[in-house]
Amino acid sequence: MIKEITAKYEAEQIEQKVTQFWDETDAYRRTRERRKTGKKLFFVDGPPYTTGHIHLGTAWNKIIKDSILRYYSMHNRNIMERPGWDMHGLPIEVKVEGVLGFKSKKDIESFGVGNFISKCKEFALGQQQAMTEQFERLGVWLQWEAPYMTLKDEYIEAAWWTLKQAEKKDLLDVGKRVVNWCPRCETAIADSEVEYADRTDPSIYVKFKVKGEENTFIVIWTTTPWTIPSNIAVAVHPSFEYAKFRAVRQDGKEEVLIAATTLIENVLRKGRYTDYEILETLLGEDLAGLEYESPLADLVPLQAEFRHNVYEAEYVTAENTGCVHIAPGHGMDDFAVGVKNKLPIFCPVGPSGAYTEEAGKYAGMNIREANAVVIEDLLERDRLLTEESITHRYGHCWRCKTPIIYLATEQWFLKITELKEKMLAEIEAVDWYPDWAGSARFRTWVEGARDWCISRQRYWGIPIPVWKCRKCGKMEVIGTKQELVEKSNASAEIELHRPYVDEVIIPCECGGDMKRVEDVFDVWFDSAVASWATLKFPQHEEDFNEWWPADFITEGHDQTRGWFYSQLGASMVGFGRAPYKSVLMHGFTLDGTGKKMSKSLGNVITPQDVIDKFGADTLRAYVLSASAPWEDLKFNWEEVATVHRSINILWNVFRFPLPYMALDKFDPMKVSLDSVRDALREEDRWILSRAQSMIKAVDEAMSGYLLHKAVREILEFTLEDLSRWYIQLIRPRTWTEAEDPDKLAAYSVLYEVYVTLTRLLAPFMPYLAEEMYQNLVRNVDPKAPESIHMCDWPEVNEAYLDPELEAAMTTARSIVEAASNARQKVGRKLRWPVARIVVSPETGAAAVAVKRLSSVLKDQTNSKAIVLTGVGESWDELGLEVIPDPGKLGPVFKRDAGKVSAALKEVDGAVLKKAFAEAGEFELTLADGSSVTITPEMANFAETLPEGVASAGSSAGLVYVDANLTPELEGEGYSREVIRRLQDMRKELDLIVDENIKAEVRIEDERVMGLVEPLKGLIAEEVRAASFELSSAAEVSGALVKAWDVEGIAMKMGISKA
RNA sequence: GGGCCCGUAGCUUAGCCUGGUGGAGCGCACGGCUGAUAACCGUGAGGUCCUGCGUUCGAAUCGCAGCGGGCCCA
Repeated sequence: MIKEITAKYEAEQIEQKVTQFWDETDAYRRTRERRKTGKKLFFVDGPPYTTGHIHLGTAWNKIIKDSILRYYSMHNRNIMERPGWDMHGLPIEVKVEGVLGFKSKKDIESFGVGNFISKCKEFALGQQQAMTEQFERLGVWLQWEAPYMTLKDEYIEAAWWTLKQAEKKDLLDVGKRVVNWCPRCETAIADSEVEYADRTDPSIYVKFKVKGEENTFIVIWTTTPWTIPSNIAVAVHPSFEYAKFRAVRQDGKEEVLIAATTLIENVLRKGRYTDYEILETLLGEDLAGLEYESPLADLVPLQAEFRHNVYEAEYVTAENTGCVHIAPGHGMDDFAVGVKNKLPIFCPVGPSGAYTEEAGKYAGMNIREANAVVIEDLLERDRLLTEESITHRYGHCWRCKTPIIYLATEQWFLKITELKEKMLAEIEAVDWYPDWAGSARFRTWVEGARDWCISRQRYWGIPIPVWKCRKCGKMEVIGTKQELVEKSNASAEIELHRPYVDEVIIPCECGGDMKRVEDVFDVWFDSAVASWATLKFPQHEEDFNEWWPADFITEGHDQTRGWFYSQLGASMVGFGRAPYKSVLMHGFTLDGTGKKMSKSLGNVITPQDVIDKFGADTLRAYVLSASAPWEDLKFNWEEVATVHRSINILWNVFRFPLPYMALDKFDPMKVSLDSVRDALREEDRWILSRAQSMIKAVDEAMSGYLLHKAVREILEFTLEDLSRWYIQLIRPRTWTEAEDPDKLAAYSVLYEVYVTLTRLLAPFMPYLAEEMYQNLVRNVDPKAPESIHMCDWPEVNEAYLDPELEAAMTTARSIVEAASNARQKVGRKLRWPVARIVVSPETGAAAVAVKRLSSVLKDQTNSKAIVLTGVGESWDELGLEVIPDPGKLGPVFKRDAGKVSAALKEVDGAVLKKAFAEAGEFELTLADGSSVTITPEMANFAETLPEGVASAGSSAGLVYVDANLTPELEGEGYSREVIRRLQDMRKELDLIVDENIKAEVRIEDERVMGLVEPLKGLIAEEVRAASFELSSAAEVSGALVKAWDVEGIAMKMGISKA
């Protein structure tokens, strides 16, 4: 049986109870099990990094995933999903280093790599546990007991296998390249790991002396003085115009400078030159080849040996001097120029950012400290044109925030540039939500992509499976653990992490020993292989063949350069196609002012904060409905509270009929919608139709992953259609006591609608939906699926759809609102009935709607009659007021105009209008008996309302409320006042709904007493008074006695239990 | 500096694709209801639709430029 619920909406309690229910019934696993024969759906969870706690953004991410998967599951999709954990890499190393108080790699080496690795592992596993609990609390159903974890052997093998494919397809490259380098972490980092932030650096202009020309200098600009000792060349744009000009210094000396013509002024200003004269202009391409001397040749011995020349480069921009300092060992573009022109890749800087022996004077010095020294040295040699500082965006290591440097080092690369065209074609084949996420944003990113540096000089990561012979240099890529064991001395139980794999020796054909190269993979490569690693490929090919590629993934827009990209890259290498078929890109959670949430700003709100206050369903409904998925979400507590209030109303809507249903032992298994068909009212058919329309709207929204529209639709239906309207309409029906078909029809309809609503709620507010379902369905039908999440999504029942009725009801609601508005104007409360409501319909449809729903209208407006005028006609009881136009009367009647105007006002508007229409004029008799002729332009008309009538506009047309009282109406009004107060007193005594009372009422006013007397029986019935005494004089007694002032009439009432 | 997205009432937003007098919720003020009741409902005030220019008979909507915010990149 359906149970009455007394509690108000207590999310905490409900969610706890439901969680326990899910646990006890193994609901998650059995729900998945139930769909095993359905159409397959492969979802890949973007693995959160196992550091710290989940934040609002991660919560939103998982909530989106969960809602969509629950929705699909209810559509009988057989879903493969494993949550993922990203557990390797620098972030964890940095955390662990912090815990252990380490400052550099040396500390790690002396602690022991094996010890360090186990600390990292321990840390990652601990975080995973904590985060899993937090995700589960959100109501997220994923395979928590069997997640994919990047630190597992099966996962590592997926990465190894992929690298082996790269080698086979000649997409793997090793060599010296300039990479982003973190001098603290002493490792290369990927482009995607570089974080840009403002930083102040020196900004210097340096003069390079032209060889063989006296007192002549090329002027270059740089923000990295420390790279001057590594300068090898100068680049100019081939088609820019450059000038040789004589410049006069402040000290009166002159020198000849070379810079882009358009930038001469800039150079002169920077160098505080007082005068200049252009000697010669020439194009960049003509400048190429010019030889110059290193300004620090005396300090860096190798610099004296290098030749320094000017080269052409298209990327040079017309800024600063137009001549660009080239250090091929310290810049991406510089490196390219170096390779193109076969220049030495001179890189006298070591991993920690200290100069090597090659740097001569600077050897051992840290490059940041060297800046000042270099500047000093340049100044001493008179090669410094100016020195300033500049604040610019500069790359930092994303984890330790150290400014990065560029170093030419030996690294491993995936040749993404060779795959680019195919990747762009694959992007087209993927469905992107929204469309521009793929067609614009991701496309742009891939178009600019460079080869992917996948090697890191670190410890905690997937070891790069390349073994290199120490004798002959031969290299071999290992694809699986088994292959490694077969080819080497390794035992079958070998741990695939460092330092253990480092000890494995593979005998080389040449007789030498092959040792592993020491690098580990970029962590982005870990998650890149997730779509097949999660299927345990390559160990198990079966699942892979059945499920891959992913049907759907969804992540935040920061993952454009991250996981969307890394997955695509790795999959192109492994399989030559995209690993996903559709992608939903979602936004970021920001604080209330639109700023990023960050610890340093102190504006972080955690999911737990929200859950503690309002529960998980509210959090879910809020993040899902607040904005479109792809838009950023400005977190706003007030809005969360508003959503919570909506859910509370939903709860009250759900709760409302339960006591009556329970009392009447209503059994939906016996009373079907079919069986009450004949008793259905228009409003019943209306809400059934609305429910179908809602299913349609939600389905349509979900087909484009417009989760916000779906949730808003459901909440709007609940608030507008159910709470504010249908429930109001059926309330009197639920109070009837007999086995009334009218009541049963209302129950049955409400039940049907609630069951539908519960299913629609399930994907989005899974706890609440479950709680409702257990009471509504499971309590009456033991054969029903055990959990709401095992149910099928409701199908639209076309037979219930009635768009005309829906439109008519909208019209009716508008009329009720207008009537309420008019009542307010005329000062008549709703409790007091009115004689009639007059509607002047603007359209035939409006008239039809009024007729069809007149009982609803009578009911809701508390009126005795609904009167319709003809379509487009005004109400014939309206008066017509004459408004004389003084501007027209004045010139004609001069000094009599005032009198004429006064007399005209008194004329019956209808008479005047008729005269104008028939005769074109009107003979007006003035007070003195004389008469004048009035023509139509002299008067305007205004409709006037009859006494006691007020009007208001509605979508149907004007609505008039005739609030004139008759004794019957007044009697009913007072009676209702009495009823309302007696009910209030019942409440105060805390009586049960169906408990009988004794009531006594004294109304001293004889007139009112006379009005109320005939309705004595009605009052007694309404308040369940077994005995009811109404008098004008008798003393009032009872358990509770109160004196009331009812509209100025004194009344005294007393009640007690019968 | 570049790409993409966003900018509508005090706050959160709908409308924008497909141009035709800008809708809602919260909050505020006033009122109603009182067998959902520490709940619910109505009415009202409140808008340079970020700014400017353009296209058009007509622009929140289309185009261009700028400003502000977000993400990403250089």
